[in-house]
Amino acid sequence: MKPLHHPDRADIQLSSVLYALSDPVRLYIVSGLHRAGELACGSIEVPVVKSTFSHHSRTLREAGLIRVRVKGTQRLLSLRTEDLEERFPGLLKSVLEAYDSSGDKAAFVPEE
Amino acid sequence: MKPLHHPDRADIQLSSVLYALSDPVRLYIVSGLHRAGELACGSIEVPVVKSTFSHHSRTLREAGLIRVRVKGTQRLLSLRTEDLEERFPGLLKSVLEAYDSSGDKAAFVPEE
DNA sequence: TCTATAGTTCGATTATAATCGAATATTAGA
DNA sequence: TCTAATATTCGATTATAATCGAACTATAGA
Repeated sequence: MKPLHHPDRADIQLSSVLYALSDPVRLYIVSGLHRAGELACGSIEVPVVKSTFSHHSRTLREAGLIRVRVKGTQRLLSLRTEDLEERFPGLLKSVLEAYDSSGDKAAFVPEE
Repeated sequence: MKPLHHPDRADIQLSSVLYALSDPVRLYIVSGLHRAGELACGSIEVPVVKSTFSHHSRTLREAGLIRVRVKGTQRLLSLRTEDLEERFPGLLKSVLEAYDSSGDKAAFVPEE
C-alpha cells in the first residue's frame, strides 16, 4: 500500500489551499470535519459517487488541508487545523465562519 | 458602453471569492490593490497580455472582490474591502497576510 | 475630425478538473 | 481461504478556464 503523501507544513501553498476550498463539495467536507473531528470517508454524505469523493479527498490532502490515516479498511480524515493556523493564521477560521453564515452549502444540499 | 455589473454585497458567494483568489495572477492583483488603493489596469504589472488581464479583472469583479469605475479611457480598480469585511469578516485580511508572508508571488514574479 | 491611448471582446487553442462507472486493492471477519 | 466492506485507481467524457493575438470600442486631446 502506497504511503499517502502529505505536504510539509512549510510547503503548503496559499493558492492551492484557496483552490481546494473553492469547490462546494470540498467546502462541505471541510466544514463537516471541523464540526465532527475525524471522520471516515463513508460517513460524510455528499451528492457524488465514491470515486469522485476520493478525488476530492485527494485534492484536499495534497493541498495540505486534511490528514488521512488508515484504520482497517477505512480512511479517517481530519483537518490539519494546527498546521494551517501556523502557516496562515486566521485563514481557516474565517473561511469556516463565512461558510456557516453564508448559505453556500445550499448550493447542493437542499435540506438542513 | 455597457454598465459594468457588480454583484450586491449579499450576493457575493464564498466559493466564488475563494476561487477568484486561488489564481496567482489574481492574488497578485488583489495584493497590489490592497497596498496601493485604486489603480488603473495599465499600472498593474503582471506577466500576461492585456486581454488576459482583462479576463482576470472580470473574474475578480464578478466574484465581488473588486470595484471597477470608468475614468476617461481608463478603468480604475479597487478592492471592495468594506463589502467583503461585512460579508465574510476577517477573510480578506487573513488571505492578504498569508500572501505577504508566504512567498506565493514568487511563483511568477522572480524579483522583489 | 483624426489619432493615440486604454481596455474589452471574440475566436481558437490548450490545460485542468469534475464526474461517472468499472476494475482493482486492502483489510476484517466468518 | 472466501467474502464483505471500504476505498482508490483508471479511462472516458464533459465542462471550465487560462492564455494569446486580432479586431473592436470608447474617450481624450491635437
